[in-house]
Amino acid sequence: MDGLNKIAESISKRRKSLKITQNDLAEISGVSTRSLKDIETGKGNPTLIQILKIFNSLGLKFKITAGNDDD
Amino acid sequence: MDGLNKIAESISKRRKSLKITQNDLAEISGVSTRSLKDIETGKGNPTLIQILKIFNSLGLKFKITAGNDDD
DNA sequence: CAAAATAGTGCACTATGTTGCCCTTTGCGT
DNA sequence: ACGCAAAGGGCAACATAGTGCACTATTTTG
Repeated sequence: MDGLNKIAESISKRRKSLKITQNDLAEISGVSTRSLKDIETGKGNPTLIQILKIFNSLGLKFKITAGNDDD
Repeated sequence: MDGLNKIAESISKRRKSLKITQNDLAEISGVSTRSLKDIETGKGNPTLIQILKIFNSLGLKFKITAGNDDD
């Protein structure tokens, strides 16, 4: 699973677990439904801000780690 | 710290800890130095693929978590 | 099964991200 | 201080992400 699909799946699963539709999420996040559809199906190459808007709306967080554990 | 700066800083710190220059990283990752400069300074709105290329090159990983712990 | 709701897609257009070129600034080593 | 390497920034051309609309497909509900 590449990073794009990982994110796509996280969003889709989380949205469903919150029992809201793509249209709901679109309104809440400020991302168009059209773009949201592409993102959830792992298509295209969304910008970071789109992803962050959606993550914030869904209460998703991401954590960055290096091979070792600095920082 | 917003998500953009969080990513910017992670990349910059990690690159320096590997003792490589922006030009080095640009060549390795396939992202132009020009874009890399913007990304490391937290400017603009990079695409996910740009970020993933850089993360892969630097050995950075990200993990997504929800408020609760499903999935 | 039929209807309604939700999800996915094609297309055209607009907005903006990506890059190369070139110059300025900063930091480092001698 | 000087010279060089690395980092940062302005700009224009090009590439592509974002969006609305209309439509199809799929899932859910009665």
